[in-house]
Amino acid sequence: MSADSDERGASADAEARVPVLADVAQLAGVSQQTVSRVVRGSPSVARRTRERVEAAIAEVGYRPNVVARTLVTKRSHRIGVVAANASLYGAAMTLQGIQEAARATGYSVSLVMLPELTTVSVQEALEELRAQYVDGAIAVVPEDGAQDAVRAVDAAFPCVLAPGLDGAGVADAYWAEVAAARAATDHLLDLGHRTVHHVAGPSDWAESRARATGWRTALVERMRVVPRPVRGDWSAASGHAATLGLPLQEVTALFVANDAMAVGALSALAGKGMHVPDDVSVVGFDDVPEAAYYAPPLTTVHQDFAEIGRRCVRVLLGRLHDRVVEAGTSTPGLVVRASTAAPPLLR
Amino acid sequence: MSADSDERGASADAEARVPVLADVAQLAGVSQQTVSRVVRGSPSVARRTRERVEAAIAEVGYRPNVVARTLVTKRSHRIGVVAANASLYGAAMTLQGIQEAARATGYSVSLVMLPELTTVSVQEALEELRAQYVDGAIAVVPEDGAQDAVRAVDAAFPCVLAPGLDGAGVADAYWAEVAAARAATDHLLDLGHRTVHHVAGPSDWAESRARATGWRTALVERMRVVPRPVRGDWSAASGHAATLGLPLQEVTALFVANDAMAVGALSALAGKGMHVPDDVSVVGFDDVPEAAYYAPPLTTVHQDFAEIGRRCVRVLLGRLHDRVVEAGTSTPGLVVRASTAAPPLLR
DNA sequence: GTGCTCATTGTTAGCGTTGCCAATCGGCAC
DNA sequence: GTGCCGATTGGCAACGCTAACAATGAGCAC
Repeated sequence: MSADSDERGASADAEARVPVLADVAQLAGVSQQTVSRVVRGSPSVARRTRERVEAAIAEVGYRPNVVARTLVTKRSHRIGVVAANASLYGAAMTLQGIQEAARATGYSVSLVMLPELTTVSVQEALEELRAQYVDGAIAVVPEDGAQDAVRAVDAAFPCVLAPGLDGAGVADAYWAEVAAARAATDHLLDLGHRTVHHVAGPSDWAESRARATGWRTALVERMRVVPRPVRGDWSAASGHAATLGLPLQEVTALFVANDAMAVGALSALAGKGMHVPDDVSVVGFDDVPEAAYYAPPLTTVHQDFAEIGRRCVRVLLGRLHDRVVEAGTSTPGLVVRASTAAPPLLR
Repeated sequence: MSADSDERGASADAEARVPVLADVAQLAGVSQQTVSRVVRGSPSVARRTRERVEAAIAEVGYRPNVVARTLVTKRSHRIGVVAANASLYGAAMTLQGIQEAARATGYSVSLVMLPELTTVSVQEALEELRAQYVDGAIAVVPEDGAQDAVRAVDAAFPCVLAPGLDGAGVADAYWAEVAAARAATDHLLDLGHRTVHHVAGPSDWAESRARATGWRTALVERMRVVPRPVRGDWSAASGHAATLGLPLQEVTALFVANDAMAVGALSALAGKGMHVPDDVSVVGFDDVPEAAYYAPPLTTVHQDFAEIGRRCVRVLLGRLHDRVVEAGTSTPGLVVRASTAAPPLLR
């Protein structure tokens, strides 16, 4: 029972060595191959033999050497993840979802976090992962150049892109986000705002574009003026700065592309003496856990990032095993809180 | 130059196979061993031979198989990381620091994220990592039971605990945090508050205890009343709830154990019609990037989590190579913003 | 009894690398 | 010429496992 007692066993030359297949085989009086079969759960082992082997395994405390196994089978049961900045709530949660799903399926995760996403850096990261003999990779790299890199490598080495949907699926996720942004904008319009201003994310992120597209579509559809959006880099600081670049005297509603920037926007507005939601309504995107506690509680679009991560894993493993996977889409939904209200004119 | 052109090379039986040492050796007309030496940068290879081999490597596009190498050398050049919830800003940034430092040193990172930290779950995670043949592990698990688990495994398998300091160093990090909490409390006291209330984190986190200890020490040292602290779980929601459990009519200063809970506290206070900092001063801990944009901008203690992560890597790699590493301590420092002011009585 | 099948088990070769030791060779002191 | 040295290079045997095939033996129809 206890750790490595090795008084028994035929040749007790043991020096607290890590037990290998051969040790178990010898103790159980069978061939290595039989032990290997037991370990892998092969059906063609007689029950009595299996039991004997299992006892021996337990006795010596044998654990298979995954490195040797990988060398032979060419399957590491590990997946790689390329991610950007973990300080982004979405990325961090997606990573968590990936982890969770991978672990649940018996896969482990190798991580490469990139300080900046460029075609080159992502490509390098993927090559690095590949050199690590991971079976496939997930790239949580919503930036355009990065996505090109992924697609370039994909042929030789299975990669799935972060929204987690193959082929047409990517589009689904994109459109789901567009729809959510549109719903957010519609919500503001429904409250009576004439139009809605927009603080967008970096222009080379698909998310930014989806959210901006949804916003624009909502406005156009109702034939409203489409103001020129300002742009941030997802950070609160950039949201603050971008908001100050808006013609604030005429802004009554603001759709911000993520919650962190929305915090910056709230702060900028407060700095200008404008009250939210009395003077200006603000809607964010992501629904970070703090969103309900901001001042005021932020109306925002909820996203299930962990589910996105899990979905990526399903798709990737499906690909690895030549299975077609029904990925399913998780639709982001608007959460209305206290940062939105009717415009001042209508009060 | 281009990818895998294989018209040349003696036996062109090539089927787009991944090139191995033997292929390079044959092409260069040397033994595998010599190629291996070149690959590993051994000095005992004649210059001309090395050049020939390097050319052959480039020609066939050879890349060493790390799995085979690991099998022989018993070194994977990979480290494991066990972390908790990535939605915690500190954990996410620490992870990023780890990643960065590891990658810079030629190590890759395997990640296990745990939904909950318990002695058992952490122990399992470490065993899992070990079974993956990582060379060592870093545990970003500030919870007590988890830390016991790490220490238990450590003897057999090098692990460093998240604050990233071996032995006495752990204490250093702890005391640095105590000192910072104390400085935060002193700051409030200096402003004229009679005493300071405290919203603490989970009781089994070392961080919680350090911050509470610093707070208590500051109060005791100046012979102030030490109010009963309330407790949250690091989340904004819990900070909100905990704050409401305080005798708010007598609170003028509040030290909250992290920024997320401070957001909750701010929200709770606002809900009670209390103004910050006019009626109550609030200090947080961590200095998340949004802290400067909260309403009001939050006075908090800045921590360099990425540096903590990097330090962990230095310590671990030092241990792996039997080097003693001067880890150095990064001292957290108070950042005064607009959430603190003199108490109302003194105005 | 013979020949067949099925279930189980064993044997033999690798997988792609590195560690260890031996071999080769030019140069140099004697 | 002989012997020895250091610098290079090569050969061979692992590392711990699995794939493929061979071997064994029991059970059964004839």
